[in-house]
Amino acid sequence: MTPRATIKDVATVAGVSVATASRALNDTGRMSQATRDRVQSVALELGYRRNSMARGLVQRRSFTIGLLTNDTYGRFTLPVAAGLSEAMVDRGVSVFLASTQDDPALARLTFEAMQEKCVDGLVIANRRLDRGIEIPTTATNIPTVYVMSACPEGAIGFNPDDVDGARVATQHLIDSGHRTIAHITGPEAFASSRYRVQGWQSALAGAGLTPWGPAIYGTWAEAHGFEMAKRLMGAGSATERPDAVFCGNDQIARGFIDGVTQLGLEVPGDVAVVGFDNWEIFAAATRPPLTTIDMGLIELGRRAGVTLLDKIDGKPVTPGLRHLPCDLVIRESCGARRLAPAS
Amino acid sequence: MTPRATIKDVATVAGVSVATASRALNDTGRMSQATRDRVQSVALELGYRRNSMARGLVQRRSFTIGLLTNDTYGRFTLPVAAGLSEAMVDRGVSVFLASTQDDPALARLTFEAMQEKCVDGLVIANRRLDRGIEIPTTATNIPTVYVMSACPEGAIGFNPDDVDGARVATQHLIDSGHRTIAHITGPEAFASSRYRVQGWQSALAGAGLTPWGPAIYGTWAEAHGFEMAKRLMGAGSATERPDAVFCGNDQIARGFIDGVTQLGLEVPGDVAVVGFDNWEIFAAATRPPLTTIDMGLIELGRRAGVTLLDKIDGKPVTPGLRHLPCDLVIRESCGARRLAPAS
DNA sequence: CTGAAAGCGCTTACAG
DNA sequence: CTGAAAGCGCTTACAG
Repeated sequence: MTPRATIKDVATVAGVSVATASRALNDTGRMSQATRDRVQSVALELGYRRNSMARGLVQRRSFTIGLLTNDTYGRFTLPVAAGLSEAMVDRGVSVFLASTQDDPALARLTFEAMQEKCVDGLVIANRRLDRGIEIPTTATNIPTVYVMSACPEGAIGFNPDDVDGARVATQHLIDSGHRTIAHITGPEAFASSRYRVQGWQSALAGAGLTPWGPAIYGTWAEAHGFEMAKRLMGAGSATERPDAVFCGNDQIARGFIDGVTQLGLEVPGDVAVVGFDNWEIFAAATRPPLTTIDMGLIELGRRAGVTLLDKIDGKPVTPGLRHLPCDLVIRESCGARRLAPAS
Repeated sequence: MTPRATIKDVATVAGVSVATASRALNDTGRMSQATRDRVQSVALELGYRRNSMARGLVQRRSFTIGLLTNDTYGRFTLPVAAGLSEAMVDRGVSVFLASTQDDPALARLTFEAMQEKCVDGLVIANRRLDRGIEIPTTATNIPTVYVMSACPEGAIGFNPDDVDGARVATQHLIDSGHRTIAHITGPEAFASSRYRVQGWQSALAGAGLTPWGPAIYGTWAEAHGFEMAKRLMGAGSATERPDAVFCGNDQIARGFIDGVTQLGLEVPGDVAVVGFDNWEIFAAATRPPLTTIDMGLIELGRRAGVTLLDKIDGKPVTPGLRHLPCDLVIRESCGARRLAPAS
């Protein structure tokens, strides 16, 4: 229960002033290497750990940032948080996790807490590109970046490039030889639904193909995909059915594949499927495993963090929304095989 | 870009000393209500926000805690973090999210960062009851509680009561009229697998029933359940097959149900299924929706937080591991219907 | 190359 | 009821 060593203790034991101890510990100032080494070894010996509250007070920097989010499931926030933390940890910056749970009152409370904690910056992570988090961020000038969120005028934001991701997904189906490609997705009210529809349409247009009917909006749930499998694949002759489906997320794709299987048809033989999200737990478990689009959320978090730090350090950062590229992850649901069978 | 107001600004404007301002703002000390009101309204007007670094420095309390975790998927940590945050936010305590990613070097780095930040306490959340996080927590005396983790001698821990949860699950199957109940679960190396096997056995023993074969260990994945469906249900006559299966997690249950469906059999008609985890995204999406066990992770997080705060405040806390009860969540996979059909 | 001193923004005995 | 002063543990001009 001995109180932890302070810089004063280190200075005393090392036989130097606190000023010198501070400089030795921070590798600043000029002094004999011998002195520096002595101070550092004393610090180690004493188990000295700098008090970042004291340091922060004088440097006007807390070396903390806040991650404000209202993503309850964590499907999106978790990878973002992982990338963010990773980018922060070796820069000595710690991350406050602040969940706002879609509750404006809680958001305000949380935001005030972040102000008291003197966070150097804020990452606002959402799960909808067309929604923000209700905080009175205006009243202050805490550097802020937005991730997977609506991005106010003049602010800095990082979103996945949904349009391009959808285009890549659809192009992959086209390249695999499919020609009648349907699209089943989430609610039309979601910006990401609409962006993905755009990408689907543009890939088809680029290949001179006609969409297989209009985009089929619904919910983001398995049940939607399952029902649509019955509707699209359960009636009509093979030529009337789509030969491929691009699904707006992996859950819909999962439901669709299950529905198709239940009809006695095969994926990708009778219909190819590409999903969106690369939610491993779904994508790897479908039968067959799902080819899908990865939004690069970890990278999104990392980039957001690095950019926030730049902004905090006063480096010039161009405002605006960045769209980071999505990646195609090929598994087995659209007929692409990594190994050609021996002939 | 005006710097934020300090307590000195508030004091000056209100025409009092900083000491009085501090007392007015903290609702401590004795003073005329008029003075207190005046100070507080000035603070509001100036948008004053207390600097918790300065406060922490003198009070030797940072009003922060650290959540150390190595649960990458976040399946377990997220609800725990949600419960924890919720319990902390209105006590003015903020939570650092610190992911250690199963990397001892990173864990050490993170732990040191938490020390520099002067966290008042630590929650160590894991995803295996039989594993800890490698940190040299010994060297310090930061109050610590463990969640879903191995709990060192003399420490405080909160785990779900796996044995009882499994017993409740099995008992529910028994109560629903099933007699030959198999158990498919994860790797034997996991403590939670073994606990759940215990619960399954004890419920059966209590009802004078014999287990349908030994527990079937495997992986925590859908594929394991899927394969076992083929093996258990795909051969033999109806009387040789189990009439119910308790699965060690929802993914296994999902795979099992899909396998059963694919055999042309029905759940719960031909075989009833109960899962474990209540991972909504799986449990609600199985066909039929899955009856399962909820580990009460949110409550686990809340309890851990409250207890940690007690410990930080110096209140007496009995060391040891607490097992919090699990809840049965009834859906449709074991034949229990909420409404009796009209006769 | 090194140290004495001021100061970051608070809280809290201590005095009156 | 209120204030002057010390001090929390650091960093950083300023001087030497």
